[in-house]
Order: sequence, then C-alpha cells, then structure tokens
Amino acid sequence: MDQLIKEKMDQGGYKMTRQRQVILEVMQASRGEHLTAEEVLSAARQKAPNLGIATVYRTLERMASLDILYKTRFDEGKHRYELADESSHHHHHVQCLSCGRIFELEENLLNDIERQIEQQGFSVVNHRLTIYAVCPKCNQS
Amino acid sequence: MDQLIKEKMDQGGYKMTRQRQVILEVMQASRGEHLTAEEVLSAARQKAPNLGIATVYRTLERMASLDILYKTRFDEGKHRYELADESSHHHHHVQCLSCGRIFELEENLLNDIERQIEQQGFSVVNHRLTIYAVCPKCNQS
DNA sequence: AATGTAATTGATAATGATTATCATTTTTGA
DNA sequence: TCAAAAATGATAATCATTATCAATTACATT
Repeated sequence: MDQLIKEKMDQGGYKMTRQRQVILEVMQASRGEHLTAEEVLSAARQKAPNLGIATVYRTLERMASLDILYKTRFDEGKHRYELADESSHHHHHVQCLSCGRIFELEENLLNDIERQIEQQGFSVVNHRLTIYAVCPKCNQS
Repeated sequence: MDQLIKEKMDQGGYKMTRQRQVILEVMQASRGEHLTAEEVLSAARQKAPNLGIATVYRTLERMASLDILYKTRFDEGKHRYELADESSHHHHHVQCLSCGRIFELEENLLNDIERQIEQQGFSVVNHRLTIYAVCPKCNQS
C-alpha cells in the first residue's frame, strides 16, 4: 500500500522527499483521525525538527489532490486531513459536540436521497454529511 | 412576521436601530439566498452608505444567535447567512458546482440515518448535509 | 428640554488559517 | 561534475473574522 502511494506521487510528478515521507508517516500513524496542518506539523517535527509549516500545507494539498488524503472542513475555520483508506469511502461524519471527536459513517446511506435529486435534473458529483451529536462515552458523564 | 423578529431582538436585549433594520431588510429581500457578510454589506450600503463591515458581522452574528438567521459554512473559507423561515427548517443543501447556487432540500430525509446512530448510543443534536451537483440549468450548457 | 448612562457604531488594529514569494538547498539527469 | 529543475523554510501577504476604542446615538429620569 505504501507502494501505491509512491506511484501516485510519481504520477503527479512529485518526488518522495524526506519531509513528504515524514508527513505521510504521520498520516498513516493516525489512520481514522482528522488532523489540521498544525497538528501534522507538531507530530512530524519529532522526526524532522526543521520542517516548516509551508511544506506541510503544500504536501497535504498535493496529497489531497492525488486522493492520497481526504480534505474536509467542519464548521471550524480550518481544514482537516485524513488518510484516504481505499476500503472506506466516506465523507460521512458524526462529530461529538462534547469531546469534538469525529466518527465515520458507512457509505451508501445517502443513495435514496441522491436518487431523488437526480430525478429533478441534477447531476450529483459528491456530498458531505456531518451529524452533530454527543457520543456514547460523553453521554455517560 | 416583522413583529416576531422585533420581539426576538427585544428579548435578546438588542434595539432595532437603523442599521440593523437595513440589514434585516436585505436578508428579507433575498429570502432563500445564502449571503456572505460582504454581500450583505454591499447591498445594505444602498440604503445606509456609511454602514461599516463590523456592524454587519455583529448584526448577522446576533440575529443568528436569536434564530432570526441561519449561519452556515460551505466548503469555502467564509460563512453564509440566510433568513430563517419558520416554515422551512432545512440545513440540507445542494450546491451547483458550475454556477455555485445553493438549493434547499426538504427536511426528514435523514431520519433513518439518525435513528441508526441513536441506536449506537449517540444523541443526535443537529446535522448538515451538502450535496455537490450540477444543477439542471447548468447541465444544459 | 437637559443630562447622565448605557448601547451602538465605524474605523481600524489584531488574529488565525492559508497562500505567495523568494533566496537557498537538494535532487536529478546529461 | 555541473546545470537545470524541484523542493524547502522563512517570512510576507491575504482573507475572513474578531477585538478595541473613541465618537455617536438612544433612553430613562429629572
């Protein structure tokens, strides 16, 4: 799977430099989490202390354009990135209003809705569903 | 209905000043549209040429907190505001990727999904669904 | 009507996330 | 080895939004 990513970078015309490798490792180590650029930076600096924030932004942006990462914006003022796991297409999230954690939802839940919209003459390209809730753990306390 | 809004402002401890009146009129004149603060400013300046952007932000923010307006953030870097029409609760949108216009969806489309999540121990508070599509008009050209 | 207090306003500085710029460094291929 | 291209890090610029603050306006009371 690492090989697949390198191929994608190659096809995009991007080299696998040390800093890009480190950033990728951070994303892989936090599979299922949604990280901001700042969060990626501080994690990556443990392995590459001189890494600059500009490189983080550039790298995340490029990897998102190659579908190596997903780029999402919740109702905050900043973007979050997450490893694009081939097995779990999503864009569906539940965000806990208490602890802020973000959970994934299964795909295919929106098929009916999209079918209705297509009948009205739209061509659906993508969608984003975010549900705001209190998660089970926070519900207990 | 204007009366209801004035009562809400009153209860929130806000006076109906000239500038707030003008901003409200802009929002009412564009029922069903989703405006940014800048867009509200430029429309409102036709009636109140000295209006400042800070007042626009403050007013929109307050009206949103009183549920006079809805505040939403699409995948852009800025917020959009829209008149909260009692009859059409929503938070469901279709945004045309070609012309950028935003269309409303009917409520209740998500009930099944939310029910499933509740069964897992979450307490659903709110949700946001945005579908990205090409609208019928743009599809023709 | 005059006055004092609180609310509001507009200009502008400050902030936070992101993007652009640019000189320096690194990589790569002839 | 060397020149050209790509990448990096520091930092300036940008854009939306929020904070600050002095000046204005509105309100309640005399």
